[in-house]
Amino acid sequence: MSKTAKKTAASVRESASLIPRSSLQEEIATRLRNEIVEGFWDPGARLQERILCERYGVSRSPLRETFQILVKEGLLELLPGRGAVVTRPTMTDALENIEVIIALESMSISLACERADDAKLEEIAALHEKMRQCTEKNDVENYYRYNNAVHSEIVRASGNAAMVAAHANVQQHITRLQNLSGALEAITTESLAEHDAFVNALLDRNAKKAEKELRAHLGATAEKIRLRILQSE
Amino acid sequence: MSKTAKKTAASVRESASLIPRSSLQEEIATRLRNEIVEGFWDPGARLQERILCERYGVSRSPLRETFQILVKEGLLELLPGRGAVVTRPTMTDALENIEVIIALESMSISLACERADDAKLEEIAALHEKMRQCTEKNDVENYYRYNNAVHSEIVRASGNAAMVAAHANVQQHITRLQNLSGALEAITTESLAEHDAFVNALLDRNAKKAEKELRAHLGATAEKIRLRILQSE
DNA sequence: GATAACAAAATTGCATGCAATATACAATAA
DNA sequence: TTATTGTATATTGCATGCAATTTTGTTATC
Repeated sequence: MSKTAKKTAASVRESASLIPRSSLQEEIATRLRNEIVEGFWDPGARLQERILCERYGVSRSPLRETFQILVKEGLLELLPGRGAVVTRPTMTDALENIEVIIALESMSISLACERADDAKLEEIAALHEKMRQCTEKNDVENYYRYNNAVHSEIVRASGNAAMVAAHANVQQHITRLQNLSGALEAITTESLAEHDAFVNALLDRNAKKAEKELRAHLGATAEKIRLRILQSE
Repeated sequence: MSKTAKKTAASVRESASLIPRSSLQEEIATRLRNEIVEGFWDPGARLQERILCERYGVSRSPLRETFQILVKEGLLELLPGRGAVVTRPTMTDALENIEVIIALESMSISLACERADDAKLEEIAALHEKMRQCTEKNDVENYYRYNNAVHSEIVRASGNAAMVAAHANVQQHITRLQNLSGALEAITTESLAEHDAFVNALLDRNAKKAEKELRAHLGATAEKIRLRILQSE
């Protein structure tokens, strides 16, 4: 009876992958990823296995496996014989990432105008509204949280999972640089107006205009980064 | 003296990361990745650790670490308690991937028109010419090789490393589907003409036209995939 | 005092061990 | 025969072991 239950449980998991017991690697990856993106581990910091093993209460095997995940995400670098080192994101990286974001999001907002259902568009509008309220409350932390949410939900609204995956990885780097070097995009009346413009065009399902306005907004962000790069030289 | 030599070697590697002794994981990843993309391992196939360890002459630790890399690339899936399974790419995946490719390549060709040097553009033109010659020789295998090369070199010509990385991962899935299910894009006079159009616009550094023609070409490919999906239902 | 050479300790990279789980197989009952 | 239960085998997931390399600390030399 008990063995039967086991077999049944296995086949249930087979068909309905609804209750995926998340692996140890994923758990560690999530924690370590957040800590790097939040800036807990400095760029260039060496991550010694023993220290992280104690920190997360795991052994070296699953830890080393998660290293590979974060290397692939560009958060870690593995130096032969010297282990894992936290990557140093540069403003040039940020500029490259923004260009990729322009490519992905402009395509996404166009697809979203055609495909997303009304509920999804209203969800985005609601996030946008919450973002605006943060400016009034001067709540910078949440402003950027909602700002990112608006952008990633637009990509989600494209209905394209591959697009979402590609975007998430790039956006993570932008978020990280914001945490490390301060906001890339100042909270200005212009940037808010730009946001208004593409969100409204999206609600109108005006693909051409939405794409144009989103490109304008992201282009402005890119330009700010270019200025920073020039200043720092 | 000998110890001094060692230290020197280490510091040389530090500064000049030019001669990176590729790790065991990378080596295995390259082999296994190629085998999956080439179709040696069937979609859905279970990759047992013992078998792969013997095949590649390595132990389980580095093998399991490479599993994480290929999971991140979308070539493998790790089922808890059951190990690594080769993913099953679908035509819907292909369609999603093509949409991401449209986003990345149209941005890239536009940037390439502005930034790439003449040598780079001529290199692309040369690849395009080689591709055309393959049609005359009816060399399908190399046709697709050069076709892919043209597309990825256009992305390289954007001068954006983040773009190259994002594109490579997506293009790999397309290549895999071509190997598994036969060509996604027939070799027709139209598709050749489309290629001609965006390559020539690129050589003219006409960003607007190059982007438009490339979108048209990729859009046609996407349309063919949509037809296949409809047919298979 | 700064630099170089050496030795000791720590750390990494890969291999292997062990318990828990999953698979395969044989025996039994319907 | 087919389905089911129980058992043996194989496999996975994580922990640990070991040699090679790197890092650290000390002493000797200029």
